[in-house]
Amino acid sequence: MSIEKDIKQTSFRSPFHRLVVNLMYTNNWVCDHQTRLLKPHGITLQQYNVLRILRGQYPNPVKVSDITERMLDKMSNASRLVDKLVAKKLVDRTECPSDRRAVDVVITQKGLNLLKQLDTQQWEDRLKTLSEDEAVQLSQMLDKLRGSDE
Amino acid sequence: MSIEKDIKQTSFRSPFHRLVVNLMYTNNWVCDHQTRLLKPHGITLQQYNVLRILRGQYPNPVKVSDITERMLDKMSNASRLVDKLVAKKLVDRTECPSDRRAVDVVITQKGLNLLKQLDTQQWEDRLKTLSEDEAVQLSQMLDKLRGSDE
DNA sequence: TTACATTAAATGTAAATACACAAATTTGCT
DNA sequence: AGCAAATTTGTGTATTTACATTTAATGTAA
Repeated sequence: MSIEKDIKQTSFRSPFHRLVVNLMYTNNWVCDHQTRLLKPHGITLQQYNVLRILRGQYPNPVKVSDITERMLDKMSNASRLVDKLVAKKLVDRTECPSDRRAVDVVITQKGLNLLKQLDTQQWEDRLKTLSEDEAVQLSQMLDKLRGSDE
Repeated sequence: MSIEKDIKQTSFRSPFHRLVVNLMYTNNWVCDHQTRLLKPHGITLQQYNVLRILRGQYPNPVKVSDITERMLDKMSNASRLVDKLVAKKLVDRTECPSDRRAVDVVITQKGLNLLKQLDTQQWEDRLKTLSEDEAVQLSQMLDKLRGSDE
């Protein structure tokens, strides 16, 4: 049953059709959980993801174009997204010395603290219906699905 | 490598973290493909999904509230989404006889024709990097991830 | 150096979305 | 019946998104 039950559909045309629907449904399930956790902290899921990209490179700066590239859901406008984070003082934006077209973005201490706080929320525990091995395996199958498993 | 390569991230905190990122990334990969296929036909992914819900019940009507329930990404406003489909004459909207608060929505012949046309595009072939068995297995693991595998 | 293409970021805009709320109808309770 | 609560859809509004365009800086080649 599972999805069939959740979305009250009884049949799919093929296992591939069911998989696509399931993928969207599950993604949404995860995003909902995350969004709900982030809301009290005043940031959106996309902003959260940007902050994590910046933390990954800290203390090195990341250019707006790099952020766009690395975003999971490539959004049309990293510029305005960074605006919001600057306004919240979660990141600093400075002109890149070596290329004045570019903009260096760095996460602030306040931003790092926020992430730290969110880390401890351990929302990923909700995924512990899977064993660690299963998580690895599922991830690998997603890679294979996209044809980038080599 | 795979996602690590795609989003230029070299490490994840845990298999669960990697899984969540992979899920979002893969979902986006799929949505992009679909959106690109639908665009020439003048409908969005959400509209497409609504049409398929309606086809699943055809020729029975579906209420707006049912659509909201069954949507993969529950949107805040099925009402306006149906508006768009009515404007394109892909669905009919009539007042429900037994409950005048409710609205019955039915897909039109034009809508059915459009879906038929899209069916033949077989975009799901792009997922054929997986065998049918693997698609079944992957789908089951997604069910388990959400804890609705019983 | 000048001309022209390319790149990076920002902006204008129309459309879509989230969220709160309003209006109409039905349901349930006494 | 009468009235409060719940249900269903629609609307108002601020935010976000997609997409095209603009501005500024850099690269390249004559």
